[in-house]
Parts: sequence; C-alpha cells; structure tokens
Amino acid sequence: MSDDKVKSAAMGTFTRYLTQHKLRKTPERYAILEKVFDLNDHFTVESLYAALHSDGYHVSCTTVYNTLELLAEATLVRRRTFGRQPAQYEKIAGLTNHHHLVCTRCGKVREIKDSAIDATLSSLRFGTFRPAYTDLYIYGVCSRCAKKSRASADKTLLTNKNTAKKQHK
Amino acid sequence: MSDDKVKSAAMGTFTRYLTQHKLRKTPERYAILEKVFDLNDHFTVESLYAALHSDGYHVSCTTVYNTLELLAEATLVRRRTFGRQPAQYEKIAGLTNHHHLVCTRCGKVREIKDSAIDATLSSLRFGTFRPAYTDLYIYGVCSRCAKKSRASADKTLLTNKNTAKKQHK
DNA sequence: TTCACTGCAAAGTTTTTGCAAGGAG
DNA sequence: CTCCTTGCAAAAACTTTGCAGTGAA
Repeated sequence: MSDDKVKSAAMGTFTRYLTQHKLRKTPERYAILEKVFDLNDHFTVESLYAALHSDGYHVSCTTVYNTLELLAEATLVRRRTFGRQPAQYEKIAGLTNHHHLVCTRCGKVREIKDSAIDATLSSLRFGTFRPAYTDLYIYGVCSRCAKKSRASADKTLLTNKNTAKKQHK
Repeated sequence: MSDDKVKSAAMGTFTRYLTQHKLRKTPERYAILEKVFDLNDHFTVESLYAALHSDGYHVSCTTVYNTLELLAEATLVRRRTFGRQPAQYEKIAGLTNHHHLVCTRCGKVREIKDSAIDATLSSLRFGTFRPAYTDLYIYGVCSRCAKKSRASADKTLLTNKNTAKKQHK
C-alpha cells in the first residue's frame, strides 16, 4: 500500500471514529493526522509540535496532546515510553513491524525485525480481549557496554570516577 | 527456588555489582533490595517508599530512585511504564514470566501467561546484543470497552456527555 | 581521612487543567 | 444557537539536582 493510500485510509478511519463518538472534525485534528502520517518514524509531542509550526501551521501544545490521545484511541497511532524519556508516538499503519532492543546500561535503543516473532504474536487470541497491535522490548546489554564493563573489571582505579558519575545520570 | 533463596541470590548479585563498580554497601541499599524482593508484584517509587516507611525504616525519595536505578542496572529489577502512569518496577527473579494486555480505551492492564510466547522469546539471539529479559505489551480493546462502544453506537444522545469527558482524561 | 551517599528542598520536565473566546454542527 | 474545542497560562505529577552533613572503606 502506498503512503498516500495509507494516509487517506487513516483519514477515513479517523472521520468514522469522530462521527461515531460525536466529536468534531476540526482543521487542527486533520492537520495533525496528516503530519503524523507524513512522518516515517518515532516522534515526540515536542517534535510534532515543532514540525507543524515550521510548516507555518499553528496548533497549541494542548491540542497536540489532545489529538494524539484521540488518534491512539482510534488505533491510528501508538504511544510508547523508553526509559525516562518523553513519550514517543508513531503511526500504526504503513510502518513495517519492528521490535526494540534496549540496553539496560546506556539506554540505547535498536530496532529489529523478526518474522518468527511476528508470526507468534499475530496468532495470539485472548478470549474477549481483541488484540490490535503489540509492543515487544528486549532488554539486555549492548556490545559496547559489555566491552566497557569487561575493561573496567581490570583498571579498577581509573574507572572509579566513571561509575560514580553514572549514578546520577 | 524458594523466595528466600531468590532473595539471597539477589543480595549476592547486588554485593558483587557494588564491589565491581566500587560503590558503597550502605544499609539503605540493602533495605531497599530486601523490600523489593519481599514484594510479589509491581510497585511504584511511591508505594515502595511508603512500604519502607510503614516498616519504620526511613529512606529518602532520592535514595529510592537512586537505588532502583542501580538495581535496574544490575538486572535485578525491571522498570516499565504503562500509559501515562508513574513508572512501575518489579523484581526480575522469582516471578513467573508474564505479559500484559493493555486496553487502549480505558488503560486497564491484565496479566497473562503464555508458554508459546515464552518459548519464542527465550530463543532469541541478536549477534552481539545479549538479551536478559523481555517485555511484551499487547494492545487492544477489553471486553468491557468493546461492549460499551457497541452500546453507544445506538444511544447516541445519551453517550454524548461521556465521550466529551473522556477527552480530557 | 576521604569522598561516595543520604536527605532535604528546590528546580526541571513533561503533561494536565481551568477558563474565556471561537467555531463546528 | 449550542456546547465542543482551542489556546494560553497556571498547576500538577513525577523525577532530578544542589548542597551540606554523614558514614563506609
């Protein structure tokens, strides 16, 4: 499906959602939806807000939050949180499915694709609960951090300062 | 493995971690670790703080945050975030593996167990990245919300007030 | 003795809320 | 014409930071 088709399908879904819930179809809401579907990766409230403004379109922060919540309820956008960073959002349709490797040491996130996981996940059924999409985080230590800790096991005195600082990060 | 064994293993790991990183073994840190391993489910910084205080043990909020971060780095505790709620923590060892069904409508979380998923997940390998544990969230609409929305599709006028209020939740 | 750790209070950051003005239905 | 929405500013909620005193090594 082309990006444009994905976008217009999303607009249709959103319109239906708004109608069904007796909510208003305001220009702000559609402007935000369009922008979200133009972006091809994660974004935060702030970056979306900035992107809209740099397009010369003024929307308040409140409205961005508001609309993203609606879009999330309409299953057009997902919201995720990594560590203690601000919430990240991304459109649901039109993105290839992916999962996240998160380093517990440095917080770095790497995206991965794995069809075996996808197959298992998409076959899930839970009685009355209707799954729409899933989120998988795999925590561990990235190679860089693993190497670092192997190194520090030796030069104990030198790394002293580093480990102390880490604590307050 | 019994709860006590799990706990003392955790204390051993923590001690090793502290030594290796040249950090101090303070009573506060061990008190927090013990409490964490006494709890058998999710907790927040606040509930842990309260639990310690009701035991008559005074630790500051700062120290709780601090120590939980250390425990997370030592892979003894995991940190997760559901929706916009405060971060939830839980011990890693000694809890049976489980995943979460999250309702995108009302935010309710239900724990589930599924050995097929566990099998797939535990077999994962990603080159130099060493997986320690995983986190799976399955989003969808819970039966209660599904029923509610089916109902509101009809009695449009009556539900008007409800949908409006939801927006600012 | 040293300097990492604790606790408090103050500051930050992200997100939510109150309210008046505006515009969709 | 109604009342849902917007935008601003103020408030809230959670977390981090600065600093002085304390205590682990």
